[in-house]
Amino acid sequence: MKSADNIPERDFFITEDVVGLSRRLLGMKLISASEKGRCVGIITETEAYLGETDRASHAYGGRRTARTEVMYREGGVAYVYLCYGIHSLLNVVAGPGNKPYAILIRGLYLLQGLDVMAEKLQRKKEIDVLKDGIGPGKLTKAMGIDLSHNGIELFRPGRLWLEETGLTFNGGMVKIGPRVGVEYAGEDALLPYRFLVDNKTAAIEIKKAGLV
DNA sequence: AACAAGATTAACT
DNA sequence: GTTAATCTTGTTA
Repeated sequence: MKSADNIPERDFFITEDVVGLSRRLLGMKLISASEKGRCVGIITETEAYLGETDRASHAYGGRRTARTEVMYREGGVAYVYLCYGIHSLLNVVAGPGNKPYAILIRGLYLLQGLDVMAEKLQRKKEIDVLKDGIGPGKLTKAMGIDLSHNGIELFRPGRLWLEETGLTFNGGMVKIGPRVGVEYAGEDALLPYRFLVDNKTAAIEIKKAGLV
């Protein structure tokens, strides 16, 4: 169908409203392209990380190292890092630059490239679109995203990018709560920066929107 | 130079 | 419910 028309402007990511942007990422397409083929997922779970003032952020207190450097760029690039030595976690960098805002992608509804994903996940049978896109480490594996994707610009086609779908989840479908796995962050661990749409609900809406 | 911890997951008991 | 897998990073426990 369309090509560049559906890709958000860079301005979309250059905002101070990281929490709002996290909410708006729900329903957008995440697309990865490789020699194996193209993989597409609809974003169904995100978490906002508010940079220097957020105890849960890697850039808390203004920490600026080789790893966190990409977070200080203008919004719209990918921040991928290795967690527990095993999992590559994908974030969308946000903000006007010099502010290390990031949004962790925690869940997708897997839409296209299921055969490629099955291979990446080392499964013998078909993958489960309702489950295999859930979890920040699992979805990157399915989509073939690793540390080499760090810094990629997500507002134009390449190896990894985002596209608008026109799909929006209404308020009742989006669960909001505290972030996962950040108990060490004290009071910041309680902040309602996590946005989640149940994949079963997402599947219904995605069909309604004619994206299947 | 060495080490403890981590925005996790799958496979156990 | 518990634990192993696995390795980069930031700190020096």
